[in-house]
Amino acid sequence: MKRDIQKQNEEKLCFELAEFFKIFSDSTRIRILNLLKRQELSVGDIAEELKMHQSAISHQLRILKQSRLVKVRREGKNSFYSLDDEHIEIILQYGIDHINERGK
Amino acid sequence: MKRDIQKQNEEKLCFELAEFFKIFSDSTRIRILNLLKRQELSVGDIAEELKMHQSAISHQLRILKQSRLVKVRREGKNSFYSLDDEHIEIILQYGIDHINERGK
DNA sequence: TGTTTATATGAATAAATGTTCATTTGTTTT
DNA sequence: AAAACAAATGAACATTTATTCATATAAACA
Repeated sequence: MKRDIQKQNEEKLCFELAEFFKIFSDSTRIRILNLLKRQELSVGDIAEELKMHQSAISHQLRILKQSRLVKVRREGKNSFYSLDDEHIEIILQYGIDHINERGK
Repeated sequence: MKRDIQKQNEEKLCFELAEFFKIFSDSTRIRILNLLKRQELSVGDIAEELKMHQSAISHQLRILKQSRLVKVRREGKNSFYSLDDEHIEIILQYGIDHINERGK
């Protein structure tokens, strides 16, 4: 029965892993994270930069916030978003390395 | 104009990154990779282990194969799949570490 | 207070993705 | 050659996810 519990935990971890990588599986979210690597930005800034509707950006920022990858700071009418996880850049860099190496 | 090219490349990379992480964003694929970490397995073995239809497994294996994460070896009527990318375990481990650390 | 501006949110819609079903292909066995 | 088995595949279907649209909330300012 110990084996079953072990197996269950492993299964659970697989689902969590998929959930985790899902966050990075959308190009809009990656592009947002990429912008925030450089500097804190407002929703409007991001929307303009990515040439997308404010609403679409807001929705994606919500997902990133819930995943604790970004944090918000309200200043007057603006919401300024910035990265909130020092691992993000490492993870993205890992992906970049893999893509580059694969290209060879 | 140099800046524009730079920006274009960056955009392209963001799409490629999303594509890359998308492979790991499905729990069936993660569970398959997790099984293959231990040993080479046939399609039927995997289907039985995951209690899923052979067809569903085949479809997912095709995606993993196209992404060069697994390789196939045909032996008689069976197709044996195994990992084909030494980075997979590292990437998955990175995700696991992140999940564990987040839990604190 | 009423108006404007920035952001957030719910619901509708659109698009992408995964699974199932039916069938085909490739291989072994009789 | 026919039957049996394993895997692959295309199409239909189901589910999930992202975007848009309409509207609400919240803050600033006239």
